[in-house]
Order: sequence, then C-alpha cells, then structure tokens
Amino acid sequence: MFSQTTEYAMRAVVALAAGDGRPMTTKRIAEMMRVPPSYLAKVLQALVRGGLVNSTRGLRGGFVLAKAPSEIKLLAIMDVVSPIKRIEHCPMDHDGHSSVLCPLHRRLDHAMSLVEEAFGSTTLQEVISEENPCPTLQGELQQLRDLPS
Amino acid sequence: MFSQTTEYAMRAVVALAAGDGRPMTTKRIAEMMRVPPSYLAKVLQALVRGGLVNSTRGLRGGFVLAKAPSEIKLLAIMDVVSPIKRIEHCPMDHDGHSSVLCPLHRRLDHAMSLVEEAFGSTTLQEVISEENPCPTLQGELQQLRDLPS
DNA sequence: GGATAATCGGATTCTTATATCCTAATTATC
DNA sequence: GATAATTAGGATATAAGAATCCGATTATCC
Repeated sequence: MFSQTTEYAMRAVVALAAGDGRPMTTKRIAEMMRVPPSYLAKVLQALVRGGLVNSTRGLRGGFVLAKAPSEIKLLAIMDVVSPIKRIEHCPMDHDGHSSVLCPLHRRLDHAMSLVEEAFGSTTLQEVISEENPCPTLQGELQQLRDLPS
Repeated sequence: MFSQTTEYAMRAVVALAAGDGRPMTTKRIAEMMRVPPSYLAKVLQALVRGGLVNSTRGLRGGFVLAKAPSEIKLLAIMDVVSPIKRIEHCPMDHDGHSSVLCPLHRRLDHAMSLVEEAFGSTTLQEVISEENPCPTLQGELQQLRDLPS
C-alpha cells in the first residue's frame, strides 16, 4: 500500500537515527537496510532536498539527520517522497462547487486521515528506542558499534 | 494513496448499489461516475471475477451487484483490485527467522491495519444511505429515476 | 433465424514508478 | 597539489499501472 520509495526512505532515515551521528555513506546504509544502493542514492537526494537530511561530500562524507530524531515524524519522511494527497473535494464533481465530500470520498479521505494521524504522531525517536527484535538490523548495528573510528 | 483502479472500482460498485437493481451498462456507469469507459470495462471484469458483481450479456444486459449492499464491505472491493498486503515479517530480515516485526515495520503495518479496519467495518449500504451532498451524483441518480423502464 | 446490443478477452499503447550507470563536482588527507 | 572517497545530477533502462482499441462471443428481440 505504501510505495517502495517510501519504504526505502523510512529505512534510510531509521539507519541514520540509529547510527552514532557520524556521516554514513550511501553504500553503508544500503547494505545495512537492504536497499538497492544506486536507487538509495536518489532517495537520499530527495531527503536532502526535503530538508530532513544533510549531506557532506568528499572523503569521510556521507549523510546525517538534519534534526534530532525526536523532532522528525514519520509523516515528514513520507511527505518528502510520496505525500498523502487528502481529498479536498469530490473528484466526480467536475465543477468543484461542493466543499463537502460525498459519502464515498468521505470514507476514502477518512482512511487517509488515519494514516496521516498515525505517522504524524510517531517520531523517529520512538521507533529507534523501541525494543528491536529484528535480528538482522541488530547485527548490523552491532558491527557498526564495533568499528574503529 | 489508493490506486486509481481502487477509486474506479469503488465508484462503480457505489453506482450499482445506488441503482434500481436493473442491470447497468458499462457506458452508463462510466458517464455517471466519470470513469474512462474502456478502462471501467476492465475493472468491472475484475469485480465479476472477484464475485462482487454479476454480469449478463446481450441486449438489456449489464452489471448488477452479486449481494445486497449491506453484505458488501468496502474492503472486499479493495481486495479484488489491489489488496492490502499486510507485513508478515520484516522485509529486511532475509532469512525470515523473526516472526515479530521490527519497530519500523510494526508502525507501517499498523497504519495498514487502520485502513483495513476502516474499510472492513463499512458496508456499501452505509455509504449509499448516508446523506449525499455531492450534486453531481445526485443529479445523475435523479435522471436515472426519471428514466422510462 | 437474422439483426442488434452488450459483455468478454486479447493485444497494444501511454504513463509513471523503480532501478541502474556514468560523469562531474566536492572534500579530507597525504 | 595530487589522490582517493564521496555526493550530485543527468541519461537511460526496466517494470508496473493505467488506459485504449478491436474482434469474438453471447443474449434478446423481431
């Protein structure tokens, strides 16, 4: 239901949030989060343009979060790569003279509002501080911590 | 956020539910609900295959609901054309040895569950019996009622 | 039984999303 | 200043979704 790009964007931002604050390269994020590296590069560019992530080029460069994880909502990530388009007026009403939605589109829009609400009330901090039973990611993070600086 | 095909499928089924029970042709539904007729034909075929709609060929043929509107949930329509794929296990965990989701995918899956719940608890009957302020559809339905049998 | 109205199904096109690759620009280090 | 590491951006390929078209099939009516 969510686009592949949204998936990758969320994974990337989670990776950065779970890291130690030093810049992470595309390659490392890609390996860590199992994302196609060349596509991830594009997604990261979009996140930079969207103001969620900062990049530094050159040796020892990479990507870091632009704000603290507690300041980043999941919704903001989605908004960058494929924003939820709420239904403003009934798409069957070509003249747009009705500001009230028809029952069908009221339901559709309501469903979207639930998602918006869910992602709008969750911060990255919550996601990374929650107990993490995913063994794959756990292992990767452990390797990261074991790295020499 | 929902596919165009889902939109069209829901519109078509609402049209049938709001009708008088006589078969409606693709053309009429298309005009009524502002859907590309040739594509609607495909969507209707899918709905027939999914068991939500019955079709009769030939003169005076067309499409009718397979069940009463009170027996059809919005979720069933979505399931036919683009079913919600709940996240069973973390897609970053290639071995699939963890049945518990990681925090990120727990959130993503939860958002989907909200949509599933919303559409799973709404019947077509509720949608069509709700007061309908969409002037476009109102007009079309009025025309339909004024038709000679 | 023939003419007509309608769905059905396949083939095709168009558009968008996903993914890859290569070159240019940038920066730390030696 | 040269070198290696890294992002940025453009061009391109591949896949999937959306939409169209047309001939075949089916059913009704006269």
